[in-house]
Amino acid sequence: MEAPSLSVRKCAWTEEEDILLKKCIEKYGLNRCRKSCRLRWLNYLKPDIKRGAFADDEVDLMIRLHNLLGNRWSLIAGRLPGRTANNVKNYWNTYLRKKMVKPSPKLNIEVIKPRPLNLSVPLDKNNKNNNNDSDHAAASTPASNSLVSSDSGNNSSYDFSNDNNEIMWWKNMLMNEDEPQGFGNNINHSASRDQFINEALGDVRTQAVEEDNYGTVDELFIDFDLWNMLNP
DNA sequence: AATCTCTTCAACCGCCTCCGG
DNA sequence: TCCGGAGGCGGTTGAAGAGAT
Repeated sequence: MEAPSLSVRKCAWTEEEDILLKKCIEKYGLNRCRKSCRLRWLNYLKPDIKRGAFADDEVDLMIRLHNLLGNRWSLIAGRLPGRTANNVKNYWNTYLRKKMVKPSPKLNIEVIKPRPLNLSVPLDKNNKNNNNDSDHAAASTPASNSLVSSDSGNNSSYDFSNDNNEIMWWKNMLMNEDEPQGFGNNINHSASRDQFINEALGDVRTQAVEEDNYGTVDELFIDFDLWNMLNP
């Protein structure tokens, strides 16, 4: 998710806001549906949107991310500051798609598939009996300091009140080799995990908590795979 | 100058997930 | 548990402009 540049309310609309919206539409005669308004704002009007040609490093990163993620434009755009998913998608379809050749089989890249936002079981036991569906399990951000199970009637949670617990959580997440299809198994093991984990934990513990940059484990693994690419 | 073809990119569409009632 | 509204996403379309003939 992109970090909003303005302070934006995300909760339900209040009566005052409804009135304000009505007034705006009455005053300016805006005849657009909510989706259209949203799209226009997100793709065009938002003040932090970067316009103009993509720089070489942006293109390079886009290609790497696309190798990694496939057509997950919003995730790719999230790594390209100021660029929108539509932007990235259009650029890819017009400039890059035709240029791209099949990736070298040596790379052995696997696309990270979408995952649900919440873990389905508590982490200390997730790795053996989890993941019934085809998607990867994922975690809520540790910034929340707890992981709540989405199992009905079983709201167990993982205790992050202690820093070491949080570190162990991430280590379990990243290092478990037995986990059937999520976490550690969809990533390239060519690099030193320990090194990555130590660095990533630093990032997670500072950025996730303070800036909420790692909204999902997905994003952490993207960084891990990028890190692998850059540290062969 | 007129017409055709190609390229670009904003906007639309349909689908999925989440959430609250 | 079900349902409807809202948010978000990727795929696709089509208008407008640029370039070629």
